[in-house]
Amino acid sequence: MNIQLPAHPPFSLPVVVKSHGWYQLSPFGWDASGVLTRVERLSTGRVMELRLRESDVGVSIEVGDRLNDAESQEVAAKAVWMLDLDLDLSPFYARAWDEPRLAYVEETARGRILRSPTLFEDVVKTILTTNVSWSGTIRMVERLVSTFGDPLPSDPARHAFPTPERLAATDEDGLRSVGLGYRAPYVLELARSIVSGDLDLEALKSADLPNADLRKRLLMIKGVGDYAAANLLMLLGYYDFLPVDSWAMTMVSREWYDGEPVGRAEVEAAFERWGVWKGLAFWFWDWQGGE
DNA sequence: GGTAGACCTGGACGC
DNA sequence: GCGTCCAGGTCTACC
Repeated sequence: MNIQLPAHPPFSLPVVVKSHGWYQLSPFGWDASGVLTRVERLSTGRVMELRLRESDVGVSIEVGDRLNDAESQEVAAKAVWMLDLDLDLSPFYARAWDEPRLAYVEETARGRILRSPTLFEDVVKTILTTNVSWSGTIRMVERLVSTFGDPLPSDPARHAFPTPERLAATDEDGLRSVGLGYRAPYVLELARSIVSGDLDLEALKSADLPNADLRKRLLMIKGVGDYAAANLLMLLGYYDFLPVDSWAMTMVSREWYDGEPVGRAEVEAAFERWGVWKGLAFWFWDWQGGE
């Protein structure tokens, strides 16, 4: 069956998908024909493959199985969240027109950032990006998903992202065995705090909190520091904190400091004038000789 | 509040 | 083949 969803224009599925590296992490998949795939576990426990394509008005979701109304609504809600289909970036675009490095963003539909259906998945994946090369992140996520995720019935080699319940039921050694290293206790504690009810992570997606308070809540999660919190705030749609990592410092160094080493302060200063759009300006900056 | 050292792991690099 | 360094940081102890 197919589910059709509108998107606030301008919209481009490939642009959202490639907004950062998340599409390379299991259980996402992306093929050259322009289809974003994902093995997804619904709240009913059913596991299915979603195939998302760009359509005339937004996105078309192909699901191999028949879904009841509640399941269809769940799939639609997850897709809207993942692709931020309702997002109106016209205030950001209006400011970007005056900046040569960002003038391209509206015509190319830049601005949306691909996110996972749950904040739990995005927090785990963000923790797994820290202090490791990107290839290491890909490997850790793949092993975590294939070991603890529910299998897709039609292709048991593929799996959904593991639930907090499944990860909470394992132990530190189990998580270390899939290569998480010292991050294992962080992921375990996160999963267990969600299952115990001590942390309602998904509520933060719609929490009416000042940005600074939301950041404090994220920083309370073990394994989430300044970089990870800023990255998660970006995914949640708050752009006034910069995810300053070694890559950011390298790019700012090349752009404004002639390759001389710079720190967090210089990265912050470079984008300070963008105010609440700081994060998006940084994220979509057309870096000189960039990646 | 600022800083040094430890932390899993695996690829890159020099020898 | 082996040792060292470091990668899209964070935590803890200490000052």
